[in-house]
Amino acid sequence: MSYALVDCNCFYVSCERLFRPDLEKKPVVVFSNNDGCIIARSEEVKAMGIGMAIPFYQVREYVDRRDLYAFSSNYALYGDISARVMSVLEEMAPQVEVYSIDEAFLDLQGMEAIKDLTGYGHKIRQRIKQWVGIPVGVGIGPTKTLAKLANYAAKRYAATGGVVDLHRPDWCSRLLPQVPVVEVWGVGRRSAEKLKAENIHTAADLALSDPDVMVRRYSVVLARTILELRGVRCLTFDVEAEAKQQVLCSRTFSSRITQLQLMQEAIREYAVRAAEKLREEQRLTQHVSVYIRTNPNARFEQKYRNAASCPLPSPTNDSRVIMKEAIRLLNMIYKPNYRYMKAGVMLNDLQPEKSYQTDLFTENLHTEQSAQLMNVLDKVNQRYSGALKFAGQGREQSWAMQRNLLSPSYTTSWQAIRKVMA
DNA sequence: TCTGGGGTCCTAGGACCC
DNA sequence: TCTGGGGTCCTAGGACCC
Repeated sequence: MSYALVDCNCFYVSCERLFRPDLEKKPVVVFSNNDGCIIARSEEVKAMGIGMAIPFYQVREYVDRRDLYAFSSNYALYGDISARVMSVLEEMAPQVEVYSIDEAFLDLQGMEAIKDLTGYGHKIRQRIKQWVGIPVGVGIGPTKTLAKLANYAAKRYAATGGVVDLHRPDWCSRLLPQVPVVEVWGVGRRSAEKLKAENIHTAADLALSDPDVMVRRYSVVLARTILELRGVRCLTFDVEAEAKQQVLCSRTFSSRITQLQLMQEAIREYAVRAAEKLREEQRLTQHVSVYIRTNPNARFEQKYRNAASCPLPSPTNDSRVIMKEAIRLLNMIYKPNYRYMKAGVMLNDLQPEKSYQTDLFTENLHTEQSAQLMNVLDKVNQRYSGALKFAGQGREQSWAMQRNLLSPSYTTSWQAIRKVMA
């Protein structure tokens, strides 16, 4: 049995380059919302020694001098390109698990006829490059964790040509001692530091450690990782996306908020957006949380963070109910005289819209009338991109995020498509 | 001056039940 | 002097992922 992990190389950068071929081989970065910090770097940028999550102001000079080409993140574009990559994969493998916007696991069961899995990997790379234009790396192994590790090697070592199959025993025994333990999937910075103190430095060291001991000292997650590194499958393969258990909408403001009224606007906006996502998922929530915070990094400012949450009497996905509850929660935790940086609305205790339990003794919030109204609202907003708003979401939205370096919506906006074709 | 957003899983501890 | 045992559910927080 085999898994392959296909991962797009610096995906957001590759998407921007699709429409700017002049930026091939040039240093390119993509920034987070509000152009806050770097979330994707081209190889050239990595070579310049510019790290991940570096804030914009630290590299502004480079951008101004044109030593660095910068873009705001354009999720509409990346989502569209991602779907194209995934559909190519679905034609090439029996089972595909879309793991994130830029990577997918393939279950190669039933493909035993293919003797040369490395060759198959190269075919995948070639086809995605040719049909979509995105470079990818392919890692193959008997477990997901090993496929991930193979993918790491495929990207790191140019001689592999972007494909590594860890079924070959010589590869496995050569690679694992060379991989720092923090690069293993499931081992984060915290655990890596702790492991180092125990003299576990590489993937090979970790694979040799005793899972029964480590489960007590760390967690079952780490114990599973150890077994996976040894070729024992512990993680499942899920073709169907699991239903979400939580929906969250949170944003950093473009400028600090110091007035309750503006904070209420923002919370209403996030509550409405969260409710929209909930309806896209065809689910209801029965638990609303709100959190607000100042800048935790500011050295000379008063810091404050707080959250409040409350169950709803019955499940709903009505924007009005969720918005009202969110504002009530906000008013409980808001304190004046702070410079707020970020806020969020979280919906928990989700259940399917189709088959939820009604309670005879409480008011039913998910009524036919509510469902119809929300349906109309969503249809209009899809057709006329957010034309309908609730009073109180704010018209100006001075706090709304900025994306000053945004590329045109090449694949979704007709004006941009015409420009490219001209 | 200045640092994203959206998730998952696991664990520990408290409340509560019989 | 002395106060059970076993269980579930909920929540907050940590760690990790992309």
